[in-house]
Amino acid sequence: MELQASKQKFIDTWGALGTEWGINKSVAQVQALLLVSDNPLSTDAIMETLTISRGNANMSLRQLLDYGIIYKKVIAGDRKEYFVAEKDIWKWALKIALMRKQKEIDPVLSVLTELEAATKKDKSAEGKALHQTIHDIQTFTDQLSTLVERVAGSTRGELLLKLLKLVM
Amino acid sequence: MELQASKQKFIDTWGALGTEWGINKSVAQVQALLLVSDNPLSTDAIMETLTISRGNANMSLRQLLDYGIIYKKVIAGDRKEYFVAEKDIWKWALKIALMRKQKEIDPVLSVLTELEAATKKDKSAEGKALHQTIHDIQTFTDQLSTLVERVAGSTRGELLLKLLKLVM
DNA sequence: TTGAATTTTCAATATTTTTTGAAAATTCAA
DNA sequence: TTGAATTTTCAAAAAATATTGAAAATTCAA
Repeated sequence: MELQASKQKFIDTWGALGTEWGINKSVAQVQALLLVSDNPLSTDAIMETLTISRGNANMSLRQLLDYGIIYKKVIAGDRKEYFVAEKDIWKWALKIALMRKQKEIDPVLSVLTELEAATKKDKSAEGKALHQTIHDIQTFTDQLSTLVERVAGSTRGELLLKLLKLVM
Repeated sequence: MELQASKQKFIDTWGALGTEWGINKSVAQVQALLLVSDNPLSTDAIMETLTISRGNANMSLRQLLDYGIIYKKVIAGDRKEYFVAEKDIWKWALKIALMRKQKEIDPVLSVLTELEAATKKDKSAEGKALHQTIHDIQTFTDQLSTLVERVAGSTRGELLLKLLKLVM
């Protein structure tokens, strides 16, 4: 396979995966493109390669910058902004995990904790059963949240790797 | 808070979380409703409580049955089908993880493995860099896939719990 | 400063996904 | 068998999400 064809296939695959996990296709594709580019790319280059609009390219880049998984790169004597991807997969995967935990899991955890408390007092059979169910889900979610936090906080991914080996 | 209000809040929260992670809102809400119900529910009861159509209720229930996280329950002398949720969160969370791994991660892994091989031969600097990037992502994804497989395969969730304690 | 280059915003449009609901298929008690 | 009850299917409609592109805002070299 041609080098460019491999890159394209990677970009497409990555975009499709992102879509299935609630990540915008363009965002995933822009990250993929930067991952397989050895030099920094301008917004125009990204627009052209992925055939997406300026607005889309701009918003996707901002989001990836917010996630902290791509960086701006200044090129001397050029006014344009250039972008490079964080290539260390441990770094960026953990950043995404941490970000999604904070934005999506933690608010749910807060509701679960509230419901856990609110259902504690009801002594009817129905109330007890509901409390048990919510308690279990709250506990599980809390453990998952803690796991992500601790792993993401550790330098590099050695910890999870260690865990992986433990399971294997 | 009223018991019914707590249930409703749980259902809504669960539906919103599902949406963010690529799980259909109705599917997530049907699971949530069954989780907080102490008795089996018929399709009609689900339609009425969630105010969704018969088609939607039916398709959501089929999907949850496919996932193996809800069960059919026969009630003597009643022709209707009734449904109950698997309440053990470890059981159903691991089933979902395993199912999504198989449906979404494994196909990507197969493409990554193919690209890893296809980029091996190119000895240009660009080719080497691309191969390294794809190799890293392939390895990472493979490890993640293996982790899910092993944890899901273990009886209950003691393993991950053990891992969690290791990190804490 | 000025104004050309560049980036950002966001209303309008397009696309994708979800949901509906009624018809068709299936099931099963009588 | 029969036919009423129940489930399934799926084309059409609605809703949600993503994308465009041009105008507005910003930046910065001269």
